Amino acid sequence: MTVPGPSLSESCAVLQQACDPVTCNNCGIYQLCLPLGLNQADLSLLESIVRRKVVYKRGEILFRPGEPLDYLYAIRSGSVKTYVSTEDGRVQITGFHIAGELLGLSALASRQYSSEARALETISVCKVEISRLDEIVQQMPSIQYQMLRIMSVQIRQDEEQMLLLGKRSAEERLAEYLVGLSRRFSSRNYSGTQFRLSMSRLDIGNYLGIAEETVCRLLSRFQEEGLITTDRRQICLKDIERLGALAHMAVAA
Amino acid sequence: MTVPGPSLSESCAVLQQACDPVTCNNCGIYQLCLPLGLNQADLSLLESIVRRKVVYKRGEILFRPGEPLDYLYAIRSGSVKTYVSTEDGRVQITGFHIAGELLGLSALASRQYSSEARALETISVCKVEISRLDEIVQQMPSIQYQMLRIMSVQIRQDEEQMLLLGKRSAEERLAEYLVGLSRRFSSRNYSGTQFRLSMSRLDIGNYLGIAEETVCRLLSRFQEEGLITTDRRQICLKDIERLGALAHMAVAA
DNA sequence: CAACTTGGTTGACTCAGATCAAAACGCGGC
DNA sequence: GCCGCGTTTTGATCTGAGTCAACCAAGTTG
Repeated sequence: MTVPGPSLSESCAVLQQACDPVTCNNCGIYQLCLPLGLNQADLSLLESIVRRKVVYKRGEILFRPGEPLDYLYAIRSGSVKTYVSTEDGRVQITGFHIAGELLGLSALASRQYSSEARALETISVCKVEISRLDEIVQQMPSIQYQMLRIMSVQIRQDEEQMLLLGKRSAEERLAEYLVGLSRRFSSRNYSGTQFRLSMSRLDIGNYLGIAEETVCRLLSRFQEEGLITTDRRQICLKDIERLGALAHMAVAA
Repeated sequence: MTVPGPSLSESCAVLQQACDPVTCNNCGIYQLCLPLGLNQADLSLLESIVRRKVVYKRGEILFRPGEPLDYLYAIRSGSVKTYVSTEDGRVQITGFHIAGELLGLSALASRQYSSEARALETISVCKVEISRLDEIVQQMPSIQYQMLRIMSVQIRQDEEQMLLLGKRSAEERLAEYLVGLSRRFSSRNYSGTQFRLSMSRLDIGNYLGIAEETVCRLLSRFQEEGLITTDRRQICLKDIERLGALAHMAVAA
């Protein structure tokens, strides 16, 4: 369980450029490398094994619960939502995933998804056959450790999301959501203060456990208070400091 | 990523007896084996490496966020709650864990806990040093796969909990909670219809994202309607069928 | 056994946010 | 340009569950 191979930060330095979904027009395999913490040698090996790009149109479904798990998805461009649903049709969005992020690991071991994933806009992904991943793991055992790491991060995020859904006011939820988005964008070399939401108010509300209308009202109020400016889905954060304070950021440590 | 070693069900058959926290008075190492899917050969190997039993009294803390991760915890008897908290002191319980369950995997890869764990009553656990786990993994690579599997289950549970916290009424939450508990108990050979809650109304409310008083009111109502009977923490489910219907059980698949 | 403590129960009141309703906006298609 | 449709915004009203407060039951302690 000691970290094998190159550290994540080392790999990041090497791959940052290649992984940027804007500059990287090659195969989405690079998208897979950053989260998996691979170096360039591993990269070319990986590349020789898998190479499969797919495009989904807005609204199309990548996978659904009950289906056998055949692929891992690395998002090259666009964004995706994942959600679980009750029998009687209510839906809870469990996450939004943007370019450069990895989808499907959560259900890797059980060979079945518990959630459904749907494209929010036209997206491009790299599908990696799980069966081929066997080969990869055999040649690069360190990958398995990295997958543990990713899943552990996922669990941490889910727990924070539980805290949010169980204990926070609507205002705190939305503030936290915006600041969180900002962080994710800036960690991927996009602007952290100005970005376009790929999800509707309805989706945001669903994700945060509040009503569509409440999202609108709060966005309007944030704008009145000079915290943000909005134009439909274009968002500009004017005072991240104060927004973070509103959100009572976050779990200790 | 193919399942190595014995299947989980095979291991279960072998270990079921040994893992029962009532009949098993030996080392809690058995507790570790069931979830990890080990056979008896692995078991004795494991046993030769780790052997560390610890007792915590009610209210004592097993680990807290920010602390370096040194141990994995297999619960031998009693029960434990884990929770995350905001800076300003609000708390969200993320899970209750009963005898036979495993604690600490979620933060394995990042070497740090995000949550805090506290004993609900006097408990007995088997602490496994992570550093020793290295040895184990080297000799039993299949363990790493099993850990993936466990974490994947954890993620699935967390997602269902998110659905519960985001989209369900207080009534549904409590009904689902009771039915879920019933399942867990009966899967460990306890009575699924009659059991003792180790957690207070306050904890239950916190876990479900509702107030203590609401838990009381609902339990009273369930009793009036003949769904359950309660005497303080002793619970008896009279009509699991109808209770399940109330909960709108559960995620498809 | 009287004084405390802790956990559980019940009632009355309040409010954040859901729901209902309707208007305004933006955008692709023709 | 104009139409139709999905999304966003705003307003008015309603309600589930939170909050506050009082009380009870069962241990515990001195």
